[in-house]
Amino acid sequence: MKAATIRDVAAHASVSVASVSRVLNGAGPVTEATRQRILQSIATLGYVPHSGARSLSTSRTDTVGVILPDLFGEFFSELIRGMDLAARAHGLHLIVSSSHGNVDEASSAIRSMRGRVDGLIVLSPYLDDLGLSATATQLPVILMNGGAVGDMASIAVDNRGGAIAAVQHLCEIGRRRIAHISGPAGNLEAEARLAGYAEAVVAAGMDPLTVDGDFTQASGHQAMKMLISSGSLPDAVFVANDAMAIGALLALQEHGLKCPEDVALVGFDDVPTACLVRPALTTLRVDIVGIGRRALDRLNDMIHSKGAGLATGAVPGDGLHETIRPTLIIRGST
Amino acid sequence: MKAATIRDVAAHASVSVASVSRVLNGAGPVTEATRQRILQSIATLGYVPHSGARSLSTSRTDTVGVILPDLFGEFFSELIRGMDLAARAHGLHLIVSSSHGNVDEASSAIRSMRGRVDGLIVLSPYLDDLGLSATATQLPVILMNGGAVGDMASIAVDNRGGAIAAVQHLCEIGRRRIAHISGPAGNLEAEARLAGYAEAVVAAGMDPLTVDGDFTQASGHQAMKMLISSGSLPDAVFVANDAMAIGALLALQEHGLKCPEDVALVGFDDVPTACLVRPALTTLRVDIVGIGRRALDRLNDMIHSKGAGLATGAVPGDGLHETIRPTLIIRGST
DNA sequence: CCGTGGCACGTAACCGCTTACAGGTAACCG
DNA sequence: CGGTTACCTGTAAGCGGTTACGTGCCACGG
Repeated sequence: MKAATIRDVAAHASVSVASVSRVLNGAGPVTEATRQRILQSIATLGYVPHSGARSLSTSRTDTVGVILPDLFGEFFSELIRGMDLAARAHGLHLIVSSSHGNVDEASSAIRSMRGRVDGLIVLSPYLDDLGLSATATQLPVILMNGGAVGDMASIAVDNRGGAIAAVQHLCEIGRRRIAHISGPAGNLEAEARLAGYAEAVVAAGMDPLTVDGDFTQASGHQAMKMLISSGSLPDAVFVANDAMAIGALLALQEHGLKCPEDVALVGFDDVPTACLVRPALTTLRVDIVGIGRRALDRLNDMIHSKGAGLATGAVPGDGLHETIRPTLIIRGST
Repeated sequence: MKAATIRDVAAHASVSVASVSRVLNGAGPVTEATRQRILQSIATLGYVPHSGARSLSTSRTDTVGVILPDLFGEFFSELIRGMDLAARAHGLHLIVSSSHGNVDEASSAIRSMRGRVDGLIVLSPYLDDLGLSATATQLPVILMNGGAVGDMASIAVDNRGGAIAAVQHLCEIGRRRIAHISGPAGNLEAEARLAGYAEAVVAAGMDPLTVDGDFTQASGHQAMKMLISSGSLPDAVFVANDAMAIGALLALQEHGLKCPEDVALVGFDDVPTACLVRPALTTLRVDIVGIGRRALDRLNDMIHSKGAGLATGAVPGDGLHETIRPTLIIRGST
């Protein structure tokens, strides 16, 4: 038995589809009597409106898409949680699309969103080309890849500032050889953190020392092992995110080294587990859930303001690019 | 400028919409020449097919919905990651809907999926009524709420068996007063774990002692504090999930108690952080990502087998209800 | 030379819903 | 009592695709 359509309901209640639609949407005048009759028919037929069809005629989907590179780690899951919270509050659905290894994949993912969503939040580290194909879909977009391209709305963390704060903190507690475990090359956030680190270290009259990582816990573990076996162990490491910092911490412990006595550690993000490891991780807190929520709130505004804030017409500088300032949380690891 | 439609493309290439559709879907005969001309027009117009409209006529959305009670904690995020992986492999999109506090909310969430998705994965702890409204949408559904209702496909963890294994392990290491911190009442998984605990404890000739929790870390923390201040501290606690176990562990440490010396702890799920806390958490591993992936794979099968495996027609017992057996991972906390 | 078949392509009818507009009825006013 | 006026309700044209079916053209065989 196929699902009932609005026509079935109309026939069953001996009215026109228009009337059914009217009671469904609470718009337009309907006699209480026919209204009841229609509701009755809806109930007995178990009718549920077909949102796809509705979207087609109203050209609203009440859905927003989130394009992210990966779903791995607490950062993204917290972010999505924030978005979900806000989405629910706005009566929006959330469709997530992740694991895009390259520009083409991400770009095609964005294209496949056409007609499926009313707006997009893009966290892919591949920006310019991506931004292009994003605007090509004529949709409101919020960029969250750490960059702030021209006239496209964005939300980013002050990565450079955070990194500087981290290094300064390590200086203040007397560390003199501060290394860095970086995020993946090409990732704007990672690069900004690296730049901030280098800047601050040089400003403090020290030499930078960087080991590459890729934001995963395993890579942090690996990187720290390299630092240990390199012979010249630093007395502090600023790690580009918490996941890697935790990996690094475990590596230290496996080698019988004490944190913070032998090596102090600072992470970035303040994911939930950061305060669960021992020693608890000093880190730069960014309100991940809050950012996710904020992104969705802004996107919602853009959607309902009929294109204002959209790539095509917005006034640049007018709060288009939003920057979140992380705060240093000092815990046991320093 | 509104986005181009298939008709715009057809006009631009001086062909009919049918031909455009044909090259778009690679189906039907088209001369290489016109084919090229159409592709050309598509490119210059920047045309992107409108998936919503396509869905309406093909009645396939290539999207599956996931209904979950909440997005909180690592369990759900890992689960979603697994689903996302599988979805990507099948060329499906994922739409997540969470935070349903009660039957009505969840039920309306399910209804609003009509015409938006090809199938549903439901993790809501409210089952029967929900199952009902789920089938009312005529969609393939996989239930993952710990129960196995009649003729509806489901995937569940062997919670009872896991709990028994946990208690037996604690007995084997010589613990004689084993308490339990339980999950929320009404949650089938929580109840099964509680039942298994009670059964095993009684079988071992001990008295059950249960403190209520709600699966959040905070509630585990709270519950352990209650146990500590109750005066009669147990020498082991089986905690209904890892999040609460971690909370309990922190509570112990705050009170200067040693784990496992004073109190041994066993969790459930083996979330990623379980092996990051110190002492690392003994727990029952369930392959969360794997389960998510499996659920999506099965749903995909149901979708493409044109209704077989669907609530209406499937042969019960025929692998409809799948049970995942957790394995005990022994770590530092016991 | 005409009938036939195959092939490329166009026409138009859907898919399920919204909504502008028209139509019909009853109440109301002069 | 005819003519507004007002209010319900129905009709039908979309929304942007897909696709069954029909048409025109050409090569081929009898």
